[in-house]
Amino acid sequence: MMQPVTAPRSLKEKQRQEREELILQAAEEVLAEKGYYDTSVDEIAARVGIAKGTVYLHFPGKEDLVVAILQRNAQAMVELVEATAAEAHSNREKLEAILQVVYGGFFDPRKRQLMQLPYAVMNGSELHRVFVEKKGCLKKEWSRLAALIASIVEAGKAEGEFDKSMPTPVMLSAFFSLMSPRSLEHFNVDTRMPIDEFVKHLARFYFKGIAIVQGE
Amino acid sequence: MMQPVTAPRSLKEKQRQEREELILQAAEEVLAEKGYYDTSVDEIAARVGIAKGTVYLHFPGKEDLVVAILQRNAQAMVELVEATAAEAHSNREKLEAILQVVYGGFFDPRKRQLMQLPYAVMNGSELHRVFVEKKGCLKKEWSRLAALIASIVEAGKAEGEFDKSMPTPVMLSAFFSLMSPRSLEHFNVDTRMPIDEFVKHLARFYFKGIAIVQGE
Amino acid sequence: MMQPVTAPRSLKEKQRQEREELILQAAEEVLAEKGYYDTSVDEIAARVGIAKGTVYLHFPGKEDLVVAILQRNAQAMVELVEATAAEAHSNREKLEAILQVVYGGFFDPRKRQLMQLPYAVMNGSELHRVFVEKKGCLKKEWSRLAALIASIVEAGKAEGEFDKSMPTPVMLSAFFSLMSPRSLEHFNVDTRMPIDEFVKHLARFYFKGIAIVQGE
Amino acid sequence: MMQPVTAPRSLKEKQRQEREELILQAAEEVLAEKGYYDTSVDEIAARVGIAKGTVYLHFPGKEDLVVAILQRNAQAMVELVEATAAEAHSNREKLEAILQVVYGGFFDPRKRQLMQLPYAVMNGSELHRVFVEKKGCLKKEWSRLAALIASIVEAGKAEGEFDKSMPTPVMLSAFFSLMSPRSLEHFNVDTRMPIDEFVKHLARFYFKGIAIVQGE
DNA sequence: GATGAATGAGAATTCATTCAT
DNA sequence: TATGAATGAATTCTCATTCAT
Repeated sequence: MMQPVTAPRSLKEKQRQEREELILQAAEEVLAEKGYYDTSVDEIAARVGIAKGTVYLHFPGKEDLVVAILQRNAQAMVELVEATAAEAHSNREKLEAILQVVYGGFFDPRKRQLMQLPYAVMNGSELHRVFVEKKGCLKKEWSRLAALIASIVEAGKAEGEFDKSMPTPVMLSAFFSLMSPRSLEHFNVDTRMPIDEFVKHLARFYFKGIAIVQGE
Repeated sequence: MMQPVTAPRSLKEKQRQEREELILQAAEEVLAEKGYYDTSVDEIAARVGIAKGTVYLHFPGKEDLVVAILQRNAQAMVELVEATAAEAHSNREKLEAILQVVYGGFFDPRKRQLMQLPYAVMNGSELHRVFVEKKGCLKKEWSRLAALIASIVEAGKAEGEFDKSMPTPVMLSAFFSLMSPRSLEHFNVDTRMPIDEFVKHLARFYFKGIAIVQGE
Repeated sequence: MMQPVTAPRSLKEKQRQEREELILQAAEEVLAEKGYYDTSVDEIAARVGIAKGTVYLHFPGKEDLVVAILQRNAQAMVELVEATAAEAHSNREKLEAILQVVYGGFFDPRKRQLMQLPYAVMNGSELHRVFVEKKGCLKKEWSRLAALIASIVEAGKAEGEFDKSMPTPVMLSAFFSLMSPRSLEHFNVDTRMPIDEFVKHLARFYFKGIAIVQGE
Repeated sequence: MMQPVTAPRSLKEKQRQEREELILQAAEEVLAEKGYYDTSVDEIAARVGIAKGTVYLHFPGKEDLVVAILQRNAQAMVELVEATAAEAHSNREKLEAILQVVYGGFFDPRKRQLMQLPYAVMNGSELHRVFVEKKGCLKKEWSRLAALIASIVEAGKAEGEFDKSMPTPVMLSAFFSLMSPRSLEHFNVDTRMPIDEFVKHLARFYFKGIAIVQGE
């Protein structure tokens, strides 16, 4: 008796979510290609093959649509990082694995948006203003990420692996800085070093940097 | 005898440059407050107290005006960094001084735009697209900066100060990453560690990272 | 069965075309009153009673809107002339009928724009520059018109009706010159001769001019 | 006593007129190249090598500057036509000579503007509106021209040379129509008949057209 | 007088959002 | 529910004209 009522509902609901998914994907695509300010709601709708108005049935506005993408991607990224950390054993291995997964994501076309977009928004100024400052976007995800890194770092310190004299925020900040591969784009042009190798070096650099120094 | 001829000219020219300076400053201000896409030529003019059309007497368009600001700031930043490096003695001191001046600039209201804008454009995606990719902006300045850092790093390697087994691009990339203090904004909120101290830690971290390891 | 699918479509399409027609008419009206350069898209929209943006849903820009009017009018004019020629019997009658229909059109308020605009664009210098030279407008229509007149003239020559010693381009050029009644506006002011009568005279003049002269 | 006062004055006045002449020439040049609406006061001044403001010391506005050119050219054209007519003997010769001088002027680079501009303004719609309708420009000159032609035509009639049964306004209108060589531009492209020859044909055509017909 | 910097009204065009169908 | 035509505020840029120097 209830099923004939709920079934169509959940069918509709399912279709609705599929549609929403398509919109999110198309929006992500255009966003990646043209950037936020050159992305028009018109084009997103056209790519999905629906009418512009339909987009507004799913999202109150252009900003909210992007917020949804942002949040989704950021969440997925954080979860990926958390899972990565969970699989590794030592604290050092955790951090190195995180670096690997983050850098790998940047250069894997299928994950590019997933990893790139949250960083672009957090580090750029145009989008930061609109989405982080104005709408408080990504705050939660970024905190979660920071908490994860912090916990690893502190565990490393507690276990005598990392340098206790270096404040955790510094280690955190350094790690976050290294996690964003914009600079790599500039400098790796000529070397063409494989990402893996680059990250190996970076990890070694980082751990030497935070390692305990004998006699200090 | 010549002065009556040159004087009026240089007077006009001086006034022209003063006006241009005012426009640049106002534009920089609005830019900092609202971002590129929410900055209108109208508002810039209003802030200087001149008519819209006057802005176009100095710059062919909105983009060009921003390019001018960008180039000026980037150049000033690079020169500041170069001067800073020139004053320091050892390679390590050079790099540490650079970090200090860059971070200092970020949190000194008078220098904020000077240091922040070039980074925002280089690291953000929205402005990068328009100004770096489309207009080739900042390429020269960024190369100069990279060349400076690279030369210091390589000198350090040659002098047996830095780890030869770590590729220069990696050191470079790491240094550039650390130079951009976006992440600090996120993590230093609670600690409120003085910038100086933070940079000290960061520098120590960096040098430990790139230092030669006994027996390696 | 198909109608529920096609009907809404053709309904929308019909409304769309009606709207477009209204825009074209309003634009034609303003154009006639104020000329191209004093016609603003704003005013066209206001006259139709729609928003400015709506005009751009139908035409990519002001120029294109005018091109559409131009082409439509020119085409209609050429077709009217062709139909007129087709109905007449002798070559002389064809040409006289053309003169009649063209002059008649100029002074019939309902056809005024239809006939006047193409001439204004072809003969004036300001619009010629923009629409004929730059956009290649009206070329086709004008050629068709010229071809028609040329064929009549040559038929007349072949049938021993018109003077073979007078080059067709001269006859053509003379006919086109006479077809444009700008000059009539200046000289008929005082006489107030009826158009019909005027054209009768003009036709007689033209045919005497191109007639075969005995003994020549 | 008066001369020291008047001499400098007339010197100044002379310089002033020379300058004005330069402005008029430059304006004419730009006008011919770009058309009225694409001609800016800026460019005229630049071509003369003076400041924009100086143009306004000579002419109250852009329109008035063009009016001056128009009037000057029209006057010169009418005078040229009058002189041409005065030199010829028969009425027929007068009219043929006029056609020759007008067509010749159109294709003589040095006289092109002189002859072309007044026609462009009288026959085009954009400039007609502004200069003839709004400012009453060229009315006097055009009347003078019409009067001249009319007097020749009527003399021809009186002398039994031209067809009395054809109203003078018709002959006038036909003559004016033939005087404007726009159409020639379209149709003489392929033939490349020399202007002289073309005009010969045209004149023959015209005179046959207005000639007295035996028995009529 | 001559200058040319400054003005500001005005034009074309875009696009997020709404809403009648 | 989906549509997409309509909206209109906002933006960039132009240029004839003015006026302080």
